[in-house]
Amino acid sequence: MSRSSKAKVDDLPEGLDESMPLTEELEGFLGYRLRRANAAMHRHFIAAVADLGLTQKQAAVLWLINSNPGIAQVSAADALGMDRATTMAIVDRLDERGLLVRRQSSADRRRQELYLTPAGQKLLRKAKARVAKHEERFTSQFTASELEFLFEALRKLRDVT
Amino acid sequence: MSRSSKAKVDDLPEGLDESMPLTEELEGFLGYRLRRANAAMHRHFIAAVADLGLTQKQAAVLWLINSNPGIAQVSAADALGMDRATTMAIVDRLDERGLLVRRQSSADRRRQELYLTPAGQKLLRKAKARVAKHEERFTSQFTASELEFLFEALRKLRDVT
DNA sequence: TCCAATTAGTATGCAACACATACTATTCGT
DNA sequence: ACGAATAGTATGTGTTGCATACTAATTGGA
Repeated sequence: MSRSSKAKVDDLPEGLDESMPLTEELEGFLGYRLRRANAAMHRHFIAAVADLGLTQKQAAVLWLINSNPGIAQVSAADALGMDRATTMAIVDRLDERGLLVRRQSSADRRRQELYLTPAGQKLLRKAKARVAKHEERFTSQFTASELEFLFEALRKLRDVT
Repeated sequence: MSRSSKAKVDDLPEGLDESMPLTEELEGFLGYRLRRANAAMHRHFIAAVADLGLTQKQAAVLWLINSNPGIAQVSAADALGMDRATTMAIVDRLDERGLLVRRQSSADRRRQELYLTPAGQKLLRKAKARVAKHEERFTSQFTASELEFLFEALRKLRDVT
């Protein structure tokens, strides 16, 4: 017996059922579950691309520019659901690292067209391999039809007004 | 006609199908959809409790302490999937606002037992009403069985190793 | 055609989190 | 009894989100 004099096992002072999870109430909330699931996947993502030094957002921006070369910052912001200021910060960082370039649009001189540099394309190619494995790890928890429902459910949640 | 000389409608320089969403590739990723859904629900949560000045995490900590009076910081951190340093910052903030108190545990003097103050209990009571409406807005998108599957799916994602 | 409203980018500042590291006090395990 | 582990704390860095404000450019309507 290692405990000195008390039989208490944890830090619940009085008569609480310690077999009951501490978060029992919170588990009943969709928002809580969504946050925990997202946090887990986010952590795993960061770990998966740790050697590339990319965050989810940064990777998403590279991905978006690669699919839409010349996209303007504001279009990227809208597409990814971010505001202009946040997008600026992310694009600045990627710009400093030489992963993309800004080029003033000739059609609308307010706009900066975004393009990946060769370095950016190379990094993205590496990221794609890591992300594929990362995704597989999570999507493999489900059948194809379950996944289809899950995707649609998440889209619905995003679009709630 | 307001456009000067070009027929271009957006910022896609050459022959891209503009009916195709810019994020088409990204939409194929579970992590991306999860992040967007979580961001939407997070924003809605913040708006729902804006007058109470609470974040999701802060509300979760209050909730957890209310359900488990005397819980130690480290237990709260574990339960909510946060590290000690982050938990410290959150508890500090709630402490400064007079919503909770720390009390040194007599059983283990390393531990600080956390308790809600009357002010904390009152605030939490208000928050509960707001959160109930907030949750309803999102859960009402689904049937009971769909919701059951969704909850379980999110739990699976959280527990992926 | 001219002017007000809007838009894109930028700059600055603040708050919240996550995480790393390091240190002290305390308790645990052998 | 003593080394290992634990809880709390302090400090610092990086990322993100958002508000505000400003400039330059474009648009739309009178």
